[in-house]
Amino acid sequence: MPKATIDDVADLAGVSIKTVSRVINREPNVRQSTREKVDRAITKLRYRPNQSARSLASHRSRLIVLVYDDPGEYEVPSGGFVIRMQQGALRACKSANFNLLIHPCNYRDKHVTDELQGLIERTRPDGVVLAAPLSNMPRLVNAIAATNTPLVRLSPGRSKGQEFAVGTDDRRVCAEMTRHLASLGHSRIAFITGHRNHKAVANRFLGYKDGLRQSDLDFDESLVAAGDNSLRSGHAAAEKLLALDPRPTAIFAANDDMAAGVIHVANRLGIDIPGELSVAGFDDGALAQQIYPALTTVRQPLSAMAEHASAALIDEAGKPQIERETEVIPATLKIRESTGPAPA
Amino acid sequence: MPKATIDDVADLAGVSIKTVSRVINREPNVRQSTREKVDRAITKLRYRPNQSARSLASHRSRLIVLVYDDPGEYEVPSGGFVIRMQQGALRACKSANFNLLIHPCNYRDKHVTDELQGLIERTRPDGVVLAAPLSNMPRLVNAIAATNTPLVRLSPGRSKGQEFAVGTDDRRVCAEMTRHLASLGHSRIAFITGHRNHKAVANRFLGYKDGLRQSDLDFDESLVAAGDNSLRSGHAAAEKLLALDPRPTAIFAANDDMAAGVIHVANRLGIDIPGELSVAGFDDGALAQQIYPALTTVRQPLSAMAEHASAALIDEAGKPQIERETEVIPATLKIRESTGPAPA
DNA sequence: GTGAAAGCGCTAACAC
DNA sequence: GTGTTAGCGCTTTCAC
Repeated sequence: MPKATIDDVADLAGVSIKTVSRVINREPNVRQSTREKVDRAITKLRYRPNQSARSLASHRSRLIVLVYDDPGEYEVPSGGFVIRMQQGALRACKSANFNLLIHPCNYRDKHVTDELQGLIERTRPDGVVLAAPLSNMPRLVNAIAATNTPLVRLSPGRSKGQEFAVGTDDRRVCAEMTRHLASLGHSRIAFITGHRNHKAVANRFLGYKDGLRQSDLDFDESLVAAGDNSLRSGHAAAEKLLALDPRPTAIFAANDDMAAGVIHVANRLGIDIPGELSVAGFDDGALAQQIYPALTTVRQPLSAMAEHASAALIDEAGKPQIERETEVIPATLKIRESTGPAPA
Repeated sequence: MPKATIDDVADLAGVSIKTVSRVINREPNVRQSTREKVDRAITKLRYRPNQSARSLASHRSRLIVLVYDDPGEYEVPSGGFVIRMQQGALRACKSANFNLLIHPCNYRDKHVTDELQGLIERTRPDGVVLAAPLSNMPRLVNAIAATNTPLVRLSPGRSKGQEFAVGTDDRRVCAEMTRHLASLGHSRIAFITGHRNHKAVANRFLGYKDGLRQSDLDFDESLVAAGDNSLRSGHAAAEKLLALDPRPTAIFAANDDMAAGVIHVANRLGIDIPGELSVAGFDDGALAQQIYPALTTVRQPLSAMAEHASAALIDEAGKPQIERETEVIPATLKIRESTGPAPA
């Protein structure tokens, strides 16, 4: 039995295909009894509108593309970050009967912009969600903008662009975490910075400095180590920081992967956590609860962010693009076992 | 400037649209000079074929759908598993200019089959990759089969169905890991079983028993604890096993998440790893290297599996479905720091 | 409130 | 080798 088409439904219901179209698109101006007749025919024939045909005729694809950084083969993909964005985007898509296309890409690659434009122009998605750190790369943002496809940026750091963006209050919450560590008696609180192209992550460093100031602690350059968000870079940073004399009694890393690196190194050096060293991260992905001791961290509302971003695109699909303010979804502290009072 | 269509290209190149179509589809029987003329026009106009139009006319969507289990909100999604499948599927898609739609779904939900069929019949993908444990649920397999869409199952455990499937040699490699532990002097080797609906995971338990036998060790029921692949269940299982007297000197968990749970509990109890207890897992996701000590585990070639599965679907797209044997991609041991000689 | 006709941008089948 | 003609299954426009 070949798949039923809109014509089959129209025939069975005894109406025109236009009326069937009205029913499946929930358009007004259909008599209730007609609607029911059509619905019965649809159910009976197990009819499902062909999305390609709809897209071709309506110029709306019911497709959202999620674009994020692909660190490439050389690095163990921790994935926690990506999975949570996907979850959020999928939640928004599901409830609106949209579908999600995922597209990791490597911004170091020369051809990314061509690749992205190709993808967009072939599939004509109703919207693109661009995740950090790609969201603060003008080259990519402009390439997508050039296709005239609605775009929402995730965690753009600063909101220069006029597109809608969704982020969290990295700076504020990092000040809060720093004050929390200070309130535990820590005065030598080190910080590991993150990915250099990632503006939102840079804001975390600013928040750390705010927190120090608010706690009447002096900022000490030697307590800062540079990382790049990878576990590996966390190792290196920890080795540097834990060799200091006197040692910091707390290390706040700009993400969880690097915090995990600190825990490794501390364990290897026989430094007790949290007895001798408190460790805090940022993200609260699965990792935070998988490692030992469970990581005190900042819960970044990634999935909510991606959901709002996608929902905005879905709502706007077809309509003229609405001007919106950048939306900020607050992050919160998750105090677990890796932090404690400063050693006496 | 409105988007260029095939007609624009044909006009500019001075050929018919059919010739342009031949060129973009890499069909034979086009003179080299004509091909070049068309290519120049395509480049000049930045023409990209509209996928909806192509799909509608050709009944091929250049879309692969990856379907996997969504543990739901209540559980921390570790995601390592999913990310690696996605990576593999994306690799296959990218090289063939296909796109990947992801579709996590909850098999406990009554409406999954309807939902899946709806998705498939609307989007008409060229193929579906169904991941374990969904791949060994007849309800789901049959629902997809009913849509007449080519299907490849991942790690189906047993290959009852006639569809193509890709898996790994769980049983063989688990015997190998068990022998490895035995060769380190362990005689009380415990095992934590996994997800009850996951046939491939059940094979791991069989492999464990094989390994014991091959090492002349007796199987001891009391050294087996039941888990469900979650970190949490690893905690519970470890608490049970580590309360035993005499204690096992090695614990082999059917996946990495549960192994991480064992490491937690051992740490909390002050049991040294690997000095007093060796711990091994299965998967080798990011987690294995993030936790301390780095986890000895089995490297499951998930991304290669998903890549082969997707590539098979892409190759077959349009062609009659080829009969194939289940493909087995071997797994390998990754010996790291969490295992060592049995204590004297 | 409903329907007829045109057409979205491509590929298939067949001609030449 | 290349072109012509008909659709693919819907939505749009406009008529009634």
